Amino acid sequence: MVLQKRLDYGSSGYQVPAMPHVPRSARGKRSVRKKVEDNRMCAFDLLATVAGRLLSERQNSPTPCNITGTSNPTAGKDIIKQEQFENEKPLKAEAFDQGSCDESALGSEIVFQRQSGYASKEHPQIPFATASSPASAFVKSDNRDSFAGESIISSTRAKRGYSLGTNTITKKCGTQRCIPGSMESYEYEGDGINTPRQAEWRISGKVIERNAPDMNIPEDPMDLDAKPPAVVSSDSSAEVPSCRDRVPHDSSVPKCGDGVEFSVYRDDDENSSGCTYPSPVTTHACRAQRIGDRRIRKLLTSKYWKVDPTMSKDGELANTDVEMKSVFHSRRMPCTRQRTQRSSFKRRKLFERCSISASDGGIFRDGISNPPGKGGIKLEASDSPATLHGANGASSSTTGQKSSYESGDYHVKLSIKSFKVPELFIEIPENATVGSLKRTVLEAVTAILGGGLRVGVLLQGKKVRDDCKTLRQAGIAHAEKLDNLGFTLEPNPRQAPAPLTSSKDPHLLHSGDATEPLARIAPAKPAPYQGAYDANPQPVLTSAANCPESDRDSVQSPADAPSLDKTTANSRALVPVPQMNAEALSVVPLCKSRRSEMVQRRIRRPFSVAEVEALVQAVEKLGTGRWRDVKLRAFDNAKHRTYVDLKDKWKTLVHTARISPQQRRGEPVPQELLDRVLSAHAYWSQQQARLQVKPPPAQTCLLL
DNA sequence: TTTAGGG
DNA sequence: CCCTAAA
Repeated sequence: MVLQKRLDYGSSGYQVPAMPHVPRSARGKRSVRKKVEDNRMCAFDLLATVAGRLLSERQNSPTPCNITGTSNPTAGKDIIKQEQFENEKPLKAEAFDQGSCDESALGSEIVFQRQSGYASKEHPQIPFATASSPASAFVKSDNRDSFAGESIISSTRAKRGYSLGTNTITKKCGTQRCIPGSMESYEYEGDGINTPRQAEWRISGKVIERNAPDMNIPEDPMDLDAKPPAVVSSDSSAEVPSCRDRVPHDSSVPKCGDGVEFSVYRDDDENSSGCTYPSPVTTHACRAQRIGDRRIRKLLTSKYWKVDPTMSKDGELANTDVEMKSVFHSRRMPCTRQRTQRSSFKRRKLFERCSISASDGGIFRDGISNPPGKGGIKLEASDSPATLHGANGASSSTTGQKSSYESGDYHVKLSIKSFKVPELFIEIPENATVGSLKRTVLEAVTAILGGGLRVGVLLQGKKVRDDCKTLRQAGIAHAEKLDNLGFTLEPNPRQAPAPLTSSKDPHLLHSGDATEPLARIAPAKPAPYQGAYDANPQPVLTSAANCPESDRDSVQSPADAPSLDKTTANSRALVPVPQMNAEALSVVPLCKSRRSEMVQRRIRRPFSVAEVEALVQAVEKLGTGRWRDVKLRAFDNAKHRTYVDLKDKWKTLVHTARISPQQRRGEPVPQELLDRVLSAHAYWSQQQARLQVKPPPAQTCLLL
């Protein structure tokens, strides 16, 4: 239980990476939305963040090492929410972004492993029920002291009733911004580590054959299971001393790194509590989100999707990184209006064999960060199929920080062997092409990683390179072979995301074209990154947990929506899933799928008689043409009803009232109401006409 | 952001 | 419900 608790990053910190959908009508703050646009995430980010988090967790924990073990794969609670943070200093951000996310530097690999256990037992027909598989992380330290943490990257619902990141909340700590995991504090270490190495991600996936799953899945009971953590193991069980003990509490050091902003996407909508889905990553990833701000949508579509000429025809989309519109449901627009949830992770590259070190400043709790260079976390990936595993040398080290700093050996090394990503459900026609399969998988994966990757398909260990083959032709169509089906995540050299290519960063230029092959940059010292680091000498981040946590709490508000509304919202929360899922996943024609992902149509929510009544009443009072007022007056709590909706409804009501009852469809509206509609409509039309006609007559009179 | 209208 | 031009 302790494990569970400690691993429960839930809504507090890690957030699921940007999703390829942008919610519409989300009424988030502009600032938030803006952030959304810039969000990028890559495995690197996550790795680093997780590492930071783990360390942080460990330090906060009285029993740092008790994380070892295996956790229930379905423990959806252990969710790594993608941390969102953004650098307010453009230049710095740029550098950072470029440095870590450079396309060429990316080399993570995701291996999909067929795992049969998770979903099937409890919900054989509901594969999604197990959507969350563990993403465990191993933290291994050179110093014997180690700890391991496990978390789950999952898009499944958080236990606490959060929908993952439906909304964005920027949390500021005073004037300083916080970065969870203190990405910016990471620095590369020398010897053997300064070369970015592969960070390996393992995705356990199960290929579920045909038949769309029933999306109406109850919360996965398995979430409650307290299975031991699967992968987490540590090299040593030695307990690591809490870093904070060794870290000088310098009051001058801000709790949150300067210039670092930590934003967490979260649902700030009305308290609908449970608009979360147990759906798999894929579902989330592919489900379109809506955003209230159309500009965003436009921006997304045009700026990223449409503009992307580099997109390879086989679908190695670059787009993914772009608009990962989150799939999470917004509370405000209960389950139908989803908000953009882009990772605020700047899109960074995954490095092949990525080794990075992070300054310890980012991981100490209480927001106390150390000056750069004092310590670091080194992330290094290994080939072994473990989970994120790492050791914490620095933390455990009793060496004084000062000496460490000077000697430079005060490092925490995190070795991330693999990440497990929630189970992905993929449904794809037998005659679909391998390329489309790749794209489908990619879309799901991209949702997690933030893009910049392409997916490779392995069949019985061999790469299937021909994207034009059908699955049948490739031999992927048969169940028995599915066991041997694997997917890999590869850097996608073909295209660097627009944001990345724009290089104002000298480092980047120095390194070469961002679109260049990995080899060019990977081996080199991550200059961009370094640059970013340099640019931000101030202590960075820290209380990754604190900020979000508090934020979360503060944001939660009691339900104020009418029960009716809530009920419908909740009950419908799950409705869209199946469609979306199917739609998003059965991507054969790329364009089509993309479109569907992008512009997700809101779920249809017929007006109830009660709503109609309220509408009629309001209109009778306010008249037509004042839809905003009508909205405020009668539907203020119905977040999913926009004034446009009300206007539309009125329009249809008028129409309905004019047609014969036989022609009417849907829930019958009492004739009495319809009569009122007609009379009100007539009245206000007349009023409107009067107002319009009045002036002219007056003028004519004058003229005459 | 709202309104108004066509789709 | 969506999309948009206009205001």
